[in-house]
This record gives sequence, structure tokens and C-alpha cells, in this order.
Amino acid sequence: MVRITQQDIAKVMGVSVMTVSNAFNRPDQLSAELRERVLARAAKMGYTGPDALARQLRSGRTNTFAVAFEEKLSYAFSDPFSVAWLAAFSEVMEKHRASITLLSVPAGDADALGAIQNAAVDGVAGLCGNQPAMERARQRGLPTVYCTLNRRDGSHEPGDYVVIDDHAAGKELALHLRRLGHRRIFLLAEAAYPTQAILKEYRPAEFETLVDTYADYGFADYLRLSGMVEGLAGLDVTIVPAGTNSRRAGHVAGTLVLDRSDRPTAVVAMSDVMALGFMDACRQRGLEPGEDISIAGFDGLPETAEAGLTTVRQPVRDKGRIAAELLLDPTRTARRIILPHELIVRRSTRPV
Amino acid sequence: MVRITQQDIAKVMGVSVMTVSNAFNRPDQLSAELRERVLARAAKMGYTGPDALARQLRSGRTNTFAVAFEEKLSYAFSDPFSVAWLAAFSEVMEKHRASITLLSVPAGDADALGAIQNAAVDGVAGLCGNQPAMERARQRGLPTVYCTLNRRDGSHEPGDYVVIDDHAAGKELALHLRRLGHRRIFLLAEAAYPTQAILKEYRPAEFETLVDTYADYGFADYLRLSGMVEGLAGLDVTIVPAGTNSRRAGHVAGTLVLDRSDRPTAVVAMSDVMALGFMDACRQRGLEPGEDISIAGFDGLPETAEAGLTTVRQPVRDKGRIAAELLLDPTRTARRIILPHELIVRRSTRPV
DNA sequence: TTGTATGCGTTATCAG
DNA sequence: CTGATAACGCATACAA
Repeated sequence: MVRITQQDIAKVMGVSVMTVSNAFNRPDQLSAELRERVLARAAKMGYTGPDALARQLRSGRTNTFAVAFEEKLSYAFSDPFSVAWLAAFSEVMEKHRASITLLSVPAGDADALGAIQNAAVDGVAGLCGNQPAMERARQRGLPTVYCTLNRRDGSHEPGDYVVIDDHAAGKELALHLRRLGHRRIFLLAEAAYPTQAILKEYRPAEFETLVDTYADYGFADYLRLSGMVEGLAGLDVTIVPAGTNSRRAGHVAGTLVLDRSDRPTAVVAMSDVMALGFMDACRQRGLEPGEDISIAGFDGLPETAEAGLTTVRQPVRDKGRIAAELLLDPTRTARRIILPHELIVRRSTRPV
Repeated sequence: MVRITQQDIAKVMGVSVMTVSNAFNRPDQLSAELRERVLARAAKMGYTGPDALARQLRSGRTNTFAVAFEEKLSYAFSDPFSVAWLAAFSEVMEKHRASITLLSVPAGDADALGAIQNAAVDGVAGLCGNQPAMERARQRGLPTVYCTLNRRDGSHEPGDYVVIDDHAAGKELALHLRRLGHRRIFLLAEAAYPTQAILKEYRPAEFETLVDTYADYGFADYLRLSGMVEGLAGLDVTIVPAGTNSRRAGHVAGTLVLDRSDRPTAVVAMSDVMALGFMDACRQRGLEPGEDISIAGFDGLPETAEAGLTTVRQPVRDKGRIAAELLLDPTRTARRIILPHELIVRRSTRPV
């Protein structure tokens, strides 16, 4: 298949390349009659329109925005939080006739930086907190929007963001459990990095040290965790990286936590899906969440309502929508946005 | 922010642009020592790597593949069939380090053709059957893969495809109902086009005429429908475009179908989600699917099992996987693939 | 209203 | 191993 260009059409018609280009892009720059003739001739020659790649290089814009995930791409379609965020994000993009490309950017994967470098996009929204990847995008000069922050010092990543106050939210949840009288508590963390030890138990003090190991990428859900640790200060707290963020990971964590003699009275997962998986594990053992052990999650997914799971609701769809708006409108003023969250107490957490 | 180019680096270092380019792309083309120096200098100057757009224009490849949807993009994340397909598709793409961009290509939308024309991709997989859009991609010289065919004459669209034999599948389902003794049957079709009348009732004869109206785009699920009509020949058949493919559309169709005096004894939806929505409507009226009215769906989603819904299973994940493989390997031989399907009879369909 | 010259940033080719 | 030259296909700025 041979490639037809505007040059070819121009040559055949005896007009300049510019006239052909204008026929496609700026109807007002040439007579309607000539335009018609050019278009007709182009069609006859099998020319469907300006080449996307050339046009992009020339104009410097792609009209496409990337969404960066830390996990496998298939995760993007299966995790309820991710799906809700994407739906809101894509609605805005669609309204602006922009398209979206999905980028998998595993933490600790050098090739992932290549993917960011080679992405032909006008901006990147980070559904993950992969620092080096987002930073690379920024260095390329692309607008970036974080949807989660996870730096231990609370220092702001460069670039825009739309988040909730995860530290405060974590602390609220912690205080709720403290008030209920819980004194021995497990926290299920996400383990997002290949090198991360899974189902190993850490004390808050050791944990702070561990976090340093992942300082480059940011430790997933660090702010939530640190908020909880702060709220639970003085109590018997254990932190367990449970695996990737999934129902299955929560279920597996159940085997570690539930079958021991010194079982905690309360467990908090850093996400609802993990918490739901943990509840599955409970029921499998004939334990009733709320009755025999208290459980809380994080995110506020719709399915937590019927499960009776205590959780912190965050405005997922707003996050997605605003992230898109920030990328599309570089002039918008407020570019570091903290959305409200809400502690929702349900029957899965009860007094000891 | 000023843009650093390979030229700048070359000039500063007193080497040629080619040497800089080679330092990034072809380590074997220059001494390790020089390469190191170039890379170091580039980094110091804030150059992160070759510009994606320029590289794409030059090489003619983007390493990105498009998935075209007929519905709103948010649909892609909410419809179970679409999600399963995407998960399989993206797994393959990810393995090849390719990324995917999502394209919304509503039928009858002229701008949609612009979206296809401007997409910087190496190929297009059509999760929809939007003819003009896919045809445009093909004219651009892009590899295309259909995942559904919907031409009335059964003529093959140009381009590759990976499908099931929808006509045969529809007919099998029809014969199943016929054997059960059903004589008055409603078929719930998807209405994918904005201009399409919804909840209007058609007889098979009129329907064939209606289909012509949408001949350009192809009528959604036409083959399934025609297979059913064929299998139900001579019986009292009514076809109802019920709206976009969703649970809600099925539910709404329930109001039309269930509250009438001459209620059909069986209803078939062109997708499981519509069938499930229709079942919701039944229960709302105290009608028991299978007991008071027979219902069947199409696709074989996992959730049909617990719902006890009779359906035709199609290998969703295989479709997604193979579509990706076809796009990635243009030399692959068998490019028109028909996968097996399977009629699954459950308790939602019973003898009259 | 139409045309000309030029460059977007990179990489293939081929010569040194 | 290194470098000069020429595209890739289009659109901006400006001239006619």
C-alpha cells in the first residue's frame, strides 16, 4: 500500500500543498469551490485526511491523555475504585473529544520510564503514586495530576493533584477504633512493589524504616497508614503488607491473621476490596465481622453498604472528573485540590 | 519551559546530532565512553530522551493500539462483557509493551471519523461493529480486527475478525425455545443509534426493512437476531429495540412487555445484561423467571450462572486475546477466526 | 484567495 | 566508530 500525501494531491491538481492542507483544516482560507474540488480529488486518490503523526509533530498536540497505573493494565478494568475513577475521567475527556491511553507503569520497572517517555500524549493522570514515572512525565514538560500522594514527609510532589487528606482520614478511622476499645489491631497494607516482602509483620517503628526502602517510588497508602499509626499510638499495632490491592490479597491475609491464638480484635485494610476479601475469610471460618472481630476498609465503594463495612468514603468520581479538568485546562487556578472525605460507621466495627 | 533537542546537545558537545541519537537508540554505534558522556551531558541539560512525536513520525510506529467502542467511553468500564474483553486484550498488549488507547466512535457521528483519522495508533480493534469507522481505519492503512460482524448479507467486512457464528448461535437458542413449546416470543434488540426508535415493536418482515436504514453502520446484533428469526419462523415473533446495551434498558423493556394482556411466553435479549435487567423487572412484579415467563440472554457472563439464566456462552477472553495477537503480528496466517459458542440451558427457560 | 519558504525533532542512509 | 544530508508529512508565518 502506497502512501498518498498532500504533496501528491497538490502536484496532480497543480495547486500548492498549503491549499490542500487548508482544504482540510481551514475552510475559510480558500474558496468553497476550490475546496470542494480538492476534497473530491483527494477522495478519488484514496487520501482520507492529514496523517495523524505528522500533524501531531507539527502542532505539538495529540489530543490524547494518559492514565498511569501501577498495576497490570487488566487491574484497571477489574478494580471497582479504578473503574469508577476511569468512568468519570473518560466522560470529561469524551466531552472534549479527547481520547485516553492507558499506561502500565510498574514501580521499580526501568522500562516503565520508557513507556512514559514514548507516550504521545498531552498530559498524564497518575492513578498510582509511582514517583519516578510521574516525575519523568513532568520533565518532559507534560502536565501531570496525581490522584494519590504517598510521600512520608507530606512534602508535596511537584505537579498538580486532586486528593483527599489521607493522613487525617486514617487518623479518624483509628480514633474510631480506639474509642470502641480496641487495643490490638492489624493494619493490612498494599504491597505494590515486586521486591516487597508479603505477609511479614512490622511494628510501627520498624515500619518507618521499611518505608525508606521505597522512598523513591513512594510507599503505597503511606499517608493513610501513618495517620492510623498516629491515631493508634500506644496501642498494640501490627502492619502487614498483604499483596497487591485485591480481594484475593485480603482473603489471603485472613489466613495469616485469623488462625492465630493472639488474634487482634480489629483489622483495618487500606482499601475496601482488601477488607471485603478479609471478610470472606472470616465467614469461611464461621466468624462474623463486627461480632467476633471488627473490620474496616477504605474508599467507600457502593458494595460496602450491603456488606455493612465501616469505611472512609472518598469522592472517587469527583477525583476522576477534576483530574481530567485539570489536564484539559492548564489555566485553571486551583491546581492542588483536597476533596472532603467521610467516615462511615457500619456494623462491621463494634465495641470490643 | 524551553525545549531541549538533540541538536542542542550535539552543538554543546561538538558532536553530530546522529551521535546523540545513537547514544539513545543504538549503543553499538558508538564507543561506550562517548555514549556515557553524551548521556550524562543530556541529563545535565534536562533532556529526558527522544521526543515521542518526532520519533513516531520518523519511524512510522506508535506502539499503541486503539480499541473502538460504539457507546460512551464510560460504558467500556461498566459493561461486564467489555471489561472481560479489555482485560484479555490488555494483558497481551502489556506483554508486548504496547499501550492501548480507547476511542469512542458513536454510530452516525461524523466527528467520530475524525477521531479515527487522528488517532496515532498502529492498529484498531473494533469492539463495536461501526462500519464506517473501521473502514476509515482500514483506508488509512491500519490493521483492523472486528470482534462482531453485523452485516445482513453475511458478507465479510474487509479486514480481520475474531467472532463467533452469531447467526448459528441465535438459531440454536431459537430452536431451544421452539422445542419448549413457546409460540409467542419477544426479542429485545440493542438500539445503538441515536436516531433509532426505542420500544417500538416490529414484526420480522418490517424489521428486515428497518435494518436497511442502518445498512451503513450495520445493525447491532443483526446476525443474532436474524438467526433467531429464522429459527422461530412461523411463530408469533415481535422485535423491540430496547435502548443501549445495559441492565437498565432491559429493565425498561420489562415495563413494555410484562404489563400487557397478551404477554409473550418467552423473551430473548441480545445480551445477558439486558436479560438480567429484564429479570429484575419480572421480580419487581412478582413474576418468577422460568416459572411465569421464560427468559434467555446472550454472551455467557459469569453472573448468569447464579441468576439461572439460559444463555449462549461465547469465549470473551479468547476474543480479546486473539484480537490483540492479530494486531501485533500482521504476518499471522489465519486472520478470520470463528470461535466456538455453547448454548447453556438453565432454569430461566422452561416448557410453556 | 493563493503560494513559498521553513522548520517541528528525529532517524536512515551512506560516506568518511 | 563518527558525521553530513535528507527525508517523515504537515502547518505556521508571511509574501504575493
